[in-house]
Order: sequence, then C-alpha cells, then structure tokens
Amino acid sequence: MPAKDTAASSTPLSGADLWSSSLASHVPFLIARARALMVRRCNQALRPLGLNVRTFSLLWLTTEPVPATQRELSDFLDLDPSQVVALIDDLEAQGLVERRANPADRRARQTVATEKGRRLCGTAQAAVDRATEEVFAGLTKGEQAQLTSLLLGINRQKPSRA
Amino acid sequence: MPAKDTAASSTPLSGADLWSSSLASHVPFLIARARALMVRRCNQALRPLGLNVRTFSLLWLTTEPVPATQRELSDFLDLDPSQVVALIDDLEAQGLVERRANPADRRARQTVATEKGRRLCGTAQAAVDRATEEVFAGLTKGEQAQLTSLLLGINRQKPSRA
DNA sequence: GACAACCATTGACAATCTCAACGAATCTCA
DNA sequence: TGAGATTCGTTGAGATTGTCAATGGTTGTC
Repeated sequence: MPAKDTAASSTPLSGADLWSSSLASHVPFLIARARALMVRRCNQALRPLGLNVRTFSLLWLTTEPVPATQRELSDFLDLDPSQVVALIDDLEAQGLVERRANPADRRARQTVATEKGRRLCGTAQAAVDRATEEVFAGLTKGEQAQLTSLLLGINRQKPSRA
Repeated sequence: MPAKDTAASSTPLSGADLWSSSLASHVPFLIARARALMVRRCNQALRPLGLNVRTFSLLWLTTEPVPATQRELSDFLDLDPSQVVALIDDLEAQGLVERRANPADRRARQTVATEKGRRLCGTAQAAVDRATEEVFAGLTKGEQAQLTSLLLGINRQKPSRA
C-alpha cells in the first residue's frame, strides 16, 4: 500500500546532501522556503472555510476598528491595488465584507467585515494558528517570539515618518 | 517636481494605522511580507545578470562538489520537478550549466555548472549579498545570524532520517 | 520475466504578480 | 474660480509561478 500521506520521502538516491551546501544557510533562500511551507499549510487549513492566506489576511484587516481604504490595504499587504479589488470582490460575493462609502473622500471606500465575516474570521484564525504551530514544531515559544520580533524589524522599515 | 524614487509614500490619507493591527504580528503574514521584500530586491539585483532568485538558487546548487539529481534539487528547493526542468532548460540555454548522464542511474541526470556558470554565480552572489544587506538594514549582524538559525529550525524538519 | 516504483519531461490549468490605462474625485495654486 | 496634476478604485492584458496528471525510459523486486 503506497502511503502518500505528508511528504516524508525516503530513499535519498544519490549522496548529495544539499542541506550541507552553502545555499542552505542563505537567508533569502530560507525565508522563501519557510514562507512556502507556511503558505501551503495555512491554505490547507483554510480551504474548508473557503479562504486562503490572502483572502484571510484581508478579511482580518476588515475586522479592525478603524476601516482602511483599499490603497492602505494594498500597501500594507504588499499587493497591487488591482489584486485587492479582486480579493474584496471575492469576499463580498461570499457576504463576508461590505464596501462602504468613505464620508471623508468619495473616491476611497471603506471595506468592513460583516457579522458573518467576523465569525468566519475567528474560526479561520484558530485554524491558521493550529497550522502555524505545526510548522513551528521545531521552535520553542521563546524562539517563535524572537522570530516575530526579527521579522518585524525587517518589515517595519518606514524610512521617514517622524 | 514629482519625486518617484523608491517607494516611500507620504500622505497616510485615513487614520487607519494597520501596523497596530493584530495581523501585524502574525508570523505567516510577516514571513510572506519579508519574503516578498527580499525577492523583489534580489531579483532587481539579479536582472542585469539575466538571473532571478530561482535560477540563481539553482545555479548555486550546481556549483556544489557533489552533483545532485533533479529530483533532489526539486525537493530541496521545494519546487515541482517540472519547474526544475524549465529552470535548467533556461540555464542550459545560456551555457551556464550542463546536463550530464548519471553513471549510477541512467534515469537520473547530473546538472553541473560550467566555468561560465561558476563565474556568473560568484558575481550574482555578491549582488544578492548587497541586496540582502539593504533589506537587513534594520537588523544587527547578531540578529541576522539569529534569524538564519531560527529559519533553519523551521526548514530542517526532516521527520524521519535517523 | 512480470510488475511496481522512480526519474525526467511534457502539457494543461489555476493562481499570482506586474504593468498600463481609464473615469471619478480631490488637491494645488495662480 | 478654474486648469492641471494627483489619487482612488477599477479593468484588462501579459508574464511568472504553483499544481496536477500522464508518459517513455530505467531500475529494483520477487
């Protein structure tokens, strides 16, 4: 019986141990790989809910008290504005978020989660947390916090802003 | 005069500070964002050389002393085997790598960098290192080493393997 | 020698990224 | 006030990437 469960391969075939290569400790490579792992696990956890990591992140942001414009969302999520349009279309079609007029600027719009969206977001957060813990199996809680802090240091490079 | 230099936006428009949202400290999000930053910078640095992060990583591995099979490369790079085929095709067309027969197993093939490939890889490594340092501007050398170590902990989850 | 498993490859398809352009609304500044 | 530049959301196209199924050639098993 062919056990096609996770991904634990077996026979190494040739004696090339790539984890001892110099690339294996190269940060861009490690980040890309960790992200791929993370995204796969999270998407897998979110699929039953009709979400993926991108719609999930967006939905999460729409539950914040101060509604953001789509421009702010695309900046923060590091996505092209056109992608945000499609993602919100998706969420809106599912009745999870609403586009509201922005009283201060009629060009911009506020995207706010519906009650249904908030409930689903909570469920999704729990699912993603479980998936994340699996990926973090090799790290202690302290190390996870350390990683969060370091990644924040990379991302929060707001050059100006007094 | 419209200064369209890097990406340092200005007017926040609405008062929504998304960096104070709970998503901002969520690790899957932070990893995805850091990776996007890193990939963009590195690709930008590699473009003049005719490479990108993926062909570069692959080229790097082919300079290792023990040549790996394509299956091993795809496992290590976390890519589908079919993608590795296309990437090697690309590198081979540029005369950077060679596909050689595997004496031990005629199904498998060894992919080895040519002399031209090795030279370019060296240049590319220097370019990528510079790009990486920019992204790491907010981190000390010690923190960078810490990050490397933590990411290794996530990636090196070989379940079995005595 | 039949049969399962494996490697590289091809092809198809969805998802994602990137860029250019447009109408509507706002801002700037003379 | 009003012309021109800028911003917002949106649409559309095209390249890149991610995922999956199937195939010919090869190897290992029994």
